[in-house]
Parts: sequence; structure tokens; C-alpha cells
Amino acid sequence: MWGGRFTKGRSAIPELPEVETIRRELSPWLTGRIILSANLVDASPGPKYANLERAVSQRIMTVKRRGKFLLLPLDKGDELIVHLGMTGIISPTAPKKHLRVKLELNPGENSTLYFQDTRRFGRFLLVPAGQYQSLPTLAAMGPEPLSKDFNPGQFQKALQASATAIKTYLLSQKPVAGVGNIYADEALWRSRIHPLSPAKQVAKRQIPLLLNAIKEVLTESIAAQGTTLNDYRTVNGDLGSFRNRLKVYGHENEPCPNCGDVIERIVIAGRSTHYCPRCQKAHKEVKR
DNA sequence: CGAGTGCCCTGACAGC
DNA sequence: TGCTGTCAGGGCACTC
Repeated sequence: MWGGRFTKGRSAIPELPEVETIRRELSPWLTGRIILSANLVDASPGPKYANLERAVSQRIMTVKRRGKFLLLPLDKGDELIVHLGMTGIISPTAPKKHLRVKLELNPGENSTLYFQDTRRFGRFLLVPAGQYQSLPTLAAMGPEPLSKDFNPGQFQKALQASATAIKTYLLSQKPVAGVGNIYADEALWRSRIHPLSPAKQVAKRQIPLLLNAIKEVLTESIAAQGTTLNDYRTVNGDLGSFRNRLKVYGHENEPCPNCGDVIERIVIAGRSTHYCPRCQKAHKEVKR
């Protein structure tokens, strides 16, 4: 099961569906296991790798997820937090390079956990359970996108709180958890909202459309993710079904699947942003 | 304190 | 072929 699935390069960016898939696989492996040792390898203690020594002799109670964070409550009051960043990989197989953390578990199947992270954007740390002050994005995170807490009333209220560009605001994780760069573009395209529209100026009738688009793209990609991972295990690379479903992301200068106009790429908040200038009119033009 | 900018980090890739 | 430069991006420190 754990063969080489996560060990090849060019893995997809870990977005919420992929983190959820990983969570589901970690759960039967790690739930109930006791951490015998926790060591940094090719990494230095700091905000991204904090307090791991406290993990020793604690039992992993469960494997949870909030947005793109993995949360592993331990039985003596601490919580192990893992964020995969761009390139983080959790595996029972030792990586050849860029190993950052090594956990020894009580004897049993796969008794070593390796955290590999090529680009060092990931995190692997311990905090007192629920104390997320050192992780401000997690502390201020909005509702889970596939939960009932993510509803039109809540979403509209959240959008009213910010004048920043809707794309930027979605990436902040504040109005809703787990929406990354790819899904933000896809959801905005589906709901015909310009990525630079100020959040508080998104038309009221479009708010439930955006909400549904977010739920749809995440649900569809969770469904496609299994396929992607299955393909991934047997074929070279991971250009699986999910990637083929993207309508605008990565399709700069190609025709919009909806209207045929040319998809444009701009940079918002330092992230590449893809949209159809015809389907996704700027707020002013919509209003006029 | 909200909003905006740049940094972290490495590998893939383009261009010469 | 091999070197150099550019790009990618989640989260956060920093600035105003």
C-alpha cells in the first residue's frame, strides 16, 4: 500500500483533496501508535520544526485535517501538526534526499515515519492541543468547505469583512478553509467572478454560486484524486484525471471552454491567476 | 489593524 | 553539453 506512491517527483501540489486522501491513509497506520523517538534530520529547530522532543512516549489518538493542515492529537495534551507545504511527503520508506523528520513508532507494521520536504515549505511541529498561536492561518481558518458550517449566510458575512480581491481573500483561508491557488481559479471561473473583484463587492446572487463552485471543484477532485493516485502508482508521473479536468488553471492563451475567448494569466498576490476576461467581468463592468 | 509586498527553497525547464 | 536565469507557490514576517 505504501510502496512508491508518494515517492516520485512531480507530485501534484497538496491541496485539500490530496491532504484529505493522505489523512485517510495515515489514519489506520498511525492511530493508536506510540511515538518512541522524534528526530530532526537535515533540518533545524525553529517555528517550522518545534517541540518535537515532547512527542516522545505520547500516543497518537487520531488523524484529523483542517484545511491543508494535518492535526494529530496526542494523549498527553499535545498536538502534532503537519503541513506539507509544496513538497512534503509522509512515508514509511526512507527518502533518498531531503529527509527532515524521522519518527520511530512502537513495534508493528511500518514502525518508522519519514517526513521528506524538498523545498522546506512544510511544517512538522508540536503545540499544546488547540494552541495555534504560532500558526496564524490555522488559528484564523474559516469553516471546512464541505461542512454545513460553510453556507451562504456565513459566506456572505465573511466576504463582507474584506475589500481585498476575492482571489486573495480565498487564499487567506479566512472565508473558507483549504482553497488553494488552483481551486480558487477554477471556482471563480465556474461562478463567473473576476478574481480581482473586491470580496465585499461580489454580487449577492453570485455568492451562492461561488460557494457551490468551491464545493463542486473540491468534491470532484477528491473523487478524481483516488484515480490520480492509482494512476500515479502504476504510471510514470501524475498527470492524472484531475489535472485534465482543469478548465482555466494552466490554460493561458487557450480558448475558454465556455465562450471560446482567450484565457488570460495575471499575477495576484504573487500567484499566477487564470481567468476568462469575457465570462468573468470585472465588478465595474458587471455593474454597468 | 487591514492590506500589500517579498521571502523562503529547490528542481524543472528554457535559452544560449 | 553545460551553464545561467526564470518560474512555481503556502504561509508568514514585515511594512505602511
